[in-house]
Amino acid sequence: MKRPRRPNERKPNRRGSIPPLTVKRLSLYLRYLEESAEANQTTVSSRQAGRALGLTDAQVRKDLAHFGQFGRPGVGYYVEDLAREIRKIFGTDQVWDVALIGAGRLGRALLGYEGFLKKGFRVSAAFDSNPKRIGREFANVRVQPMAELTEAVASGRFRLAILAVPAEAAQEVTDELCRAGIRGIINFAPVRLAVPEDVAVVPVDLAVQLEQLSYFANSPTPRKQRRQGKRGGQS
Amino acid sequence: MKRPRRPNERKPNRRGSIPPLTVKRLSLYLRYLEESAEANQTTVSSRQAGRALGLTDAQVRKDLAHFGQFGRPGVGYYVEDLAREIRKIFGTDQVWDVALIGAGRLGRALLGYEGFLKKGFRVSAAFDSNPKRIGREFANVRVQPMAELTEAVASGRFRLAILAVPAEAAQEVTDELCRAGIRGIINFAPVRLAVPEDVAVVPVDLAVQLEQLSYFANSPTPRKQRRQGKRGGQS
DNA sequence: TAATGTGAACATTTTCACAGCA
DNA sequence: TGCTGTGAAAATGTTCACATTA
Repeated sequence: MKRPRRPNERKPNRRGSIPPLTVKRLSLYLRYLEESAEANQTTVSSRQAGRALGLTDAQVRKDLAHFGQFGRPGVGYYVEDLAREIRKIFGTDQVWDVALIGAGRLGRALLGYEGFLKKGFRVSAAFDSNPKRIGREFANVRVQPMAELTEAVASGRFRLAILAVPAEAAQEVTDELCRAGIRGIINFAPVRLAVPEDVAVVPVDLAVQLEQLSYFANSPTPRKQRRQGKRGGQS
Repeated sequence: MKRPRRPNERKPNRRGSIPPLTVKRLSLYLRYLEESAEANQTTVSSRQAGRALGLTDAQVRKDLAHFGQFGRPGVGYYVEDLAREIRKIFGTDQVWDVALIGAGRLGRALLGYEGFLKKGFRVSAAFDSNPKRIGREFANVRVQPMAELTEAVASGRFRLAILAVPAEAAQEVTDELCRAGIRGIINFAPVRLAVPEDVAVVPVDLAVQLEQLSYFANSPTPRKQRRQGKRGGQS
């Protein structure tokens, strides 16, 4: 028996019901705030932020309002304060250790990426099944055998993992990670991973990104027209 | 004077107005079809595809219906035919040359990624400003000086580019690419690129992906409840 | 019977527009 | 005056349910 529901009735805004698209933009806001801080700005308005990111000012305000009242009428948002708040929301106000699985070319490139540490992520362990890679060291991290993966994750040191293994191995490794208690996985393998409800997966399929690009680059400029529009859209 | 519009009146579905989210899923459909073909399936139903990808059958049908009537009632979709159609939509029914800008660790990893060629993209030229890298060869591609970039792109051989340079250099290189007539850019630099209307940009900020993951891994399982739900959500 | 394609209902997301604060 | 926070409207996206076809 279905409960009838009036057209626009809304559920009470339970904590945890943040719109997914808002969460995505939150990363952009943080990046913009970090740039602004670097430029010694102390406040930014929703309009400034929106302009820089290709969004409307209303959208910026509404997104931020989901998490609290951070702004001051007539002034804007205090750059440092808001950045701190957003980091707290992401849980990146502290540094997290991340495990890398798969030390192939892509994995090794990620190991050396300084951008992660600036954002609060330290890729501090690497695992691989290939004997030729085990024991070697990249960016000061020694590659360990897969056999040691379970214990490392189960110890609680790693809540997040970067999966950069071949497609064929991805699900198997994932099962292992989940059994060991991982909380989230960035998946570079071109496969949809099956995981339990309480494990988050963010897929990054590079070939898919190229396909998207090809589509938009081919279609005859169907991107949204804007008054005075000078810039192309950005997915 | 504003023309009044009734609440749910919809604009006629002009050609070119494909919902962006549909385009994103199209990549997933194609990947699923390729797997199905490999498993020697000749047809798939919207329900099978949906189940494998975490979507409803209705959504699969509606997405595909935007592009034509590919299915057969009582049968489903012919795997090979539909795959061919989708490739045509993406423009990947032929192989495109892609230029890589920035032959650092990440760039070199992408140079050697075989997944691209399977999808119809050949990363066949690389450019870098670092004299130590110029002239060296990775995955059979010789790194050229930046000075040669403009001519290579202007020749028309490259419509798409992968940008894997440091954030500071990204906009400058982008301007160069746009002047030379590039049509699309995958941007790995953590910066929003300003581009003319007719150039597409797909941003891939790896630190942002980790932030997203951190958010979802921290929040207390706010992912959508499903009857019999066994699998976690997947962004 | 098994499946598509599709209007209409439902749901989410974005934009508008304005009250109210500094 | 300049800007936020926010209801309400508009736009976009998803699911339902069913006529229709093989």
